[in-house]
Amino acid sequence: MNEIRTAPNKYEKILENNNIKPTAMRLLVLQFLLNKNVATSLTDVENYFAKSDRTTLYRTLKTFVEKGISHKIDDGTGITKYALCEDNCRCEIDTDLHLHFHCTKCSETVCITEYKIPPIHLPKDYIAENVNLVVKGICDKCNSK
Amino acid sequence: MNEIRTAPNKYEKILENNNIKPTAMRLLVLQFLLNKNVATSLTDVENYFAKSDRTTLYRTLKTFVEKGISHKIDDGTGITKYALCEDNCRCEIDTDLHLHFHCTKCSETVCITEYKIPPIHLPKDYIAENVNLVVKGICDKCNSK
DNA sequence: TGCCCTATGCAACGGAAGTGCATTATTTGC
DNA sequence: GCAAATAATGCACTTCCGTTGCATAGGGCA
Repeated sequence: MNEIRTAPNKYEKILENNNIKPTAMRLLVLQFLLNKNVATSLTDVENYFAKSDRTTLYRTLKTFVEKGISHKIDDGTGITKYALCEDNCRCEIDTDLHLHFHCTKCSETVCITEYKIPPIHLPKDYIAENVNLVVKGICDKCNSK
Repeated sequence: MNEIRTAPNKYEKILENNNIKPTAMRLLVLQFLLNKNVATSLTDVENYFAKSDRTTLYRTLKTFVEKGISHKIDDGTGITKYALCEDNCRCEIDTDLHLHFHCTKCSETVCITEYKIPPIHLPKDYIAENVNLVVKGICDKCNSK
């Protein structure tokens, strides 16, 4: 497509593989999310990139979710968080959905990807399309302090 | 306490048993919640009691939660819902917490009290205090239409 | 009756998500 | 290389919901 350009770096590749045009802002946000290992709110991103506009960041995160490299997290705080998906995640029920842990002490939300959500039993005629499991409590870091 | 008064009806008893002064508004809201078998938002209550004030209803629901006859539900829609607890519910993890089902078709949220939340495995040093499990999909009513 | 405490009603605030639109940057076709 | 088209960005503004402050009304109790 653009052989003339410099070879895309790691971050550009991630975006391009998911049909996201790698603009400067998107690359920075992607990098920021990759470096953070906790779920990140729009406000978090906004504070980090003080110079940039909230709407742009909002739409950047939205694009990431729509294109499937990130997922939205509702951790019950009322503030939407975002976290990058694991490789090969298709955000599908029974295979990809993991639980989220919100620490009431440090207020951080993390993805617990090691443990998938156990199979949910539903009454007759109910069809599950999506599952959100949030555990609140004390995280390992705060617990060991 | 007040032998002179008319014997308290079913609704008054519920409130008095939980140290809630049975005012007219509270009795009406309680009755409304009892009749609805789906989780109810403040706006729902507000629309039903068109004459009453939003704040009063808000605080009524808040009181119900604080006194333990109702629980707050975060079903991921961003709108807080309320539902009356089952009898003897102490809202405790591993015994009382049930899952909530949000139907994407009729937009209603129901408590699935028949199925408790399965035991959650957490990595080392994590302490669970609260669990919120929301399943989204198609409910039985919408599915059979 | 008068006091006190609680419940209620009105108004306003605040945070966060989301939208409309003009501007700037980047492709694409010629 | 230039102009048109398309996409991304930035600013302003709106909306929605939860929440709080404060003044008023009501009900129990001395």
